[in-house]
Amino acid sequence: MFQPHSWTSAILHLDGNAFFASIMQAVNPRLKGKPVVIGAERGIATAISYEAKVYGIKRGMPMNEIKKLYPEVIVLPGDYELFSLFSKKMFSILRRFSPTVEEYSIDEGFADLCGMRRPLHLTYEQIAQQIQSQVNQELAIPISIGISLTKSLAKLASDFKKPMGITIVSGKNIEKFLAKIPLLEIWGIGQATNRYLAKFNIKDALQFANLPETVFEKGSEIKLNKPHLEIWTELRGLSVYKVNPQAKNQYKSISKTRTFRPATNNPEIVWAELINNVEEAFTKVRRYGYFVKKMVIFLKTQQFRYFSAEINFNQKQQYPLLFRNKVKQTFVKLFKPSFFYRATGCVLVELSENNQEQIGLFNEESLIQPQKVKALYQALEQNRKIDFGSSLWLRNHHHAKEQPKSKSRLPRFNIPMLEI
DNA sequence: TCTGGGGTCCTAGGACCC
DNA sequence: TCTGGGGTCCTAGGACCC
Repeated sequence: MFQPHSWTSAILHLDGNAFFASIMQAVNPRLKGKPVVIGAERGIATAISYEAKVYGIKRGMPMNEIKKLYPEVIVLPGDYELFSLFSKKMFSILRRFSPTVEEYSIDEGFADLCGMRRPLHLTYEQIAQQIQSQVNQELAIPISIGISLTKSLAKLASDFKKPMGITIVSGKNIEKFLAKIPLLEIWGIGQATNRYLAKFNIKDALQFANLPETVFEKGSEIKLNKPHLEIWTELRGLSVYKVNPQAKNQYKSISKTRTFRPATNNPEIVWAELINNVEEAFTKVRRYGYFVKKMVIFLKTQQFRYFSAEINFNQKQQYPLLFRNKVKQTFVKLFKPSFFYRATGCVLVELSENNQEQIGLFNEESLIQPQKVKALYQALEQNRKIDFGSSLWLRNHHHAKEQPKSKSRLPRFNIPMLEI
């Protein structure tokens, strides 16, 4: 018996069931009751309606496979502005019941319900019922809700019954509840930990929560880390993760990667792919008004091996044309013709917002006039027909040659869709 | 599973220093 | 050099999430 027996804290987790697919069905009556899969524009399934889940279609499944195996399934591209609108509305309904709401992602969130029963004149169960029915009436989408003492427990609870489930786990029911939960379902426990703990015969959430605290000490036979300790504490009904109502508007990193087929050892293709990713990552950088101090570029081989290198800038950067040669040199060192590559990418880190534009005198940057480059990029962003050399090359050769019939290829330098 | 894309956080171990 | 015992900082890579 490790858990509190009263509501020392009360956290609600809300989950939009098959969110994107449900929204498409809500706005298009002809899709109701039909198997719908969203993600046509990405080539993989990002949301699967309950009718389509019956077929065994899982998140991340390639679209062409889905179309081949289940021709009756309706495959649609995502309408992210619409999804975003539904998300906003969903969270505004949640805020009718608590001022402390965390928008964890576009389709799920937490609310701190502590102290809300009295002012609302409602039990926790009634609060959940009202949220669910209001979302259902106003948005015509299903949601499931979990309420418990901690975020981790609430998330497990909302997952317990879907779609349109309500699961309340009070302190005295925690053990009974955890006994039904496989280890892998716990938020923060993935394949690696699941496999590792299976060796010690720990297979469900209750067994994990019942481990003695000594397993988190140094010399313990079972080696667990800090996040595991936090999860363990949360499962025992002691809140570690607080509901964070602050809107997240800052990035710590911005990345861009793209897989191409077939894999190739042609340096020109790989380079064109890489520099195109860099350009697109920096487009996002400029959109958010960031400056970049450091960049990691990587090449991914056919065998899923990564080769990466770091590029540190003397000045904070916003425009790739200013350091293109540096990237090229790093790429040349990284590229080995003996490997076939399937993807390239870049990760931009050490982002800042303050602008201290200083132009060095003796570096690559000074050879090109920064003001002109800036103007060029601004023109580019207004007129998407202008393009740079390598990206042009990519369009004219790579795709034309290797994907001759790809009809719905999106034009480069479109404004990217809202990301989730 | 013939395996996408964009993020965050943590840690082991190397580099360097006293 | 048949090398002690710390401390701090940094990076690569793993693990996990949606």
